[in-house]
Amino acid sequence: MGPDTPGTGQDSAARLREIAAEVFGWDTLQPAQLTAMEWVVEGEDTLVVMPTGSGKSAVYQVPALMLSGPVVVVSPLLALQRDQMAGLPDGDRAPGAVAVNSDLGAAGTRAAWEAVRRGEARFVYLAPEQLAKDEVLERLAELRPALFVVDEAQCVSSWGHDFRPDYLRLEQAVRRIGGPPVLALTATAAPPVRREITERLGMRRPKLMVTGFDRPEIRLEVSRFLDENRRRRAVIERAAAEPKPGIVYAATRKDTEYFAGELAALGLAAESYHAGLRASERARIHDAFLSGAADVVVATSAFGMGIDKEDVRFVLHAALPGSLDAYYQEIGRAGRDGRPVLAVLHYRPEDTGMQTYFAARSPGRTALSDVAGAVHEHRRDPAGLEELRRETGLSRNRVTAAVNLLEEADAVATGEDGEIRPAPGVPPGQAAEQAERAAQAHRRTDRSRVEMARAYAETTGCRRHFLLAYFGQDYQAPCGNCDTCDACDEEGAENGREEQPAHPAAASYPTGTGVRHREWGDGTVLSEDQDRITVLFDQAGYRTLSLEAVSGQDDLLTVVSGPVEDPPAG
DNA sequence: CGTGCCCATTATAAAATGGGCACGGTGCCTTATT
Repeated sequence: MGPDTPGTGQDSAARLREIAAEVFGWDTLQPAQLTAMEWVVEGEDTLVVMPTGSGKSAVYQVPALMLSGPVVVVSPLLALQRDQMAGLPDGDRAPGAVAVNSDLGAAGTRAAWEAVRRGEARFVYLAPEQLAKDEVLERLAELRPALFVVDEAQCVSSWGHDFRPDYLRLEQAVRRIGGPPVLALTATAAPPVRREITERLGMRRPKLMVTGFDRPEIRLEVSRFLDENRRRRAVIERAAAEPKPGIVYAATRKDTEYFAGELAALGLAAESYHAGLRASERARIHDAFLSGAADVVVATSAFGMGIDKEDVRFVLHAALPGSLDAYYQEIGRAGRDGRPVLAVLHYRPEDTGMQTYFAARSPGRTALSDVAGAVHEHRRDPAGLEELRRETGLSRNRVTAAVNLLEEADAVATGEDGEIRPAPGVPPGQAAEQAERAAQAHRRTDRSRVEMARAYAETTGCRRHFLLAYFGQDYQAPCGNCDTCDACDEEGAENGREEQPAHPAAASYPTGTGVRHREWGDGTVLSEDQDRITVLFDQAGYRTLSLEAVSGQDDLLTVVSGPVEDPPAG
């Protein structure tokens, strides 16, 4: 063992504590943090799922000082990269950092890489799009990074399939820069999302650190409406009545302006926030919210990442979100100070329409055929993404998304230099067809996520139980802090408490069981309720099945494997 | 998938119905024009 080799567990824990205290000024490390840090120091691929504010960034920052070589940090937003850099400590031993992105001119980019080369900058913050560029990968390969960090790793799953397809190409990037250990960080990820993150990033025998999801201080409510105007009035009244500050999430930009206008008319300091605003305006509203100058920000999903504010008192939704993953992330921005806060979902059954529309945007058959055709044309002289873009006339994102689907369908593969080769023996027509099937499976999964959000809105059981089950956590209902538990209490007082017994078939399908459905194929049991189970099917997405129906027919749902660790244990 | 807006139709005049159609969210980066 050389002097740089990490020693035994004891030694590295002590060393991590010392660095945390002396360089960063953190006198205590949580056991979960410390364990994850030790895995990182030992070179293990690691997925950390920990709430915001619990010191996720420390998990790479502290070990970085025990590693030899720069640390690549993939971060989705330039604003987030700036915040991260600003949050690093000063001082002699403090690690430097650069963010390489389109803000930097040619000279700035040169200077940044030079700082990394000289070891002055230990952290290199990059958006995934940067890692799609050959020159960036070549530079990094020369610098021999010691660690590859993916911050906000849920983006791999939520944005990778269409909006920012370069998220699905990070595995290639890791390979091309020499295959450093991978550390993925996220605050919110249900078990299927965790699996997708570790698989898509090509993580090898990943270690998993998940701390509890429950946020008992958040009161959960759902109000169901048939009439749009009544819903609007209810949202406005609630936002006006509750203690400030708060966030209202709306489905469209126009709605954010409508609600902000109505609240302003009531005398509140209300702002509307969405991606259509100029950058300076977005920054102004962001700052106004953090400083307390704004009572309420009415926003689309654009508002959220990077908002670190302790005293948010409520998060209202003026419409159904696209998934419970998004919902939990959004309501999780309330009550970081641990004091009681409120999350109300104002729901109309029609809301699923727009979310379903949003869910259906992957490349179509024509684009897949064009790209598969172009790849095939180049079979003797394989092309990169840029060349395929020029030849097909499709946008960069479209081409990348199409290649991702073709790759997922095993119809093409990416080589060491980023060149894209057709799989032997797969003609372009068949390649496009296979890719299209993969796209349809994603669409079905996305739509079934909307259905899960709807199921949350419609459930008559404890809402916290429902949410935590979705995130793979057992929770004993009632929670006593949601609207359905209140209703239950009132009934209980009248009728005398009666716990409904679980259906006898429930014991056959514990969480994590691998199952096969006659119609929907293979899937995994995600959660059980009294009389039904929720299954995520590989092809058909989320489905809720009645245990009564399942136990009535022998071959409807068969168990194919016992409960599995998730992600597959290494 | 649902909503909202425009415009034509209806039928003996103003207002109401309905068909057609566009629109709806998240962010990098690049490169040509003011």
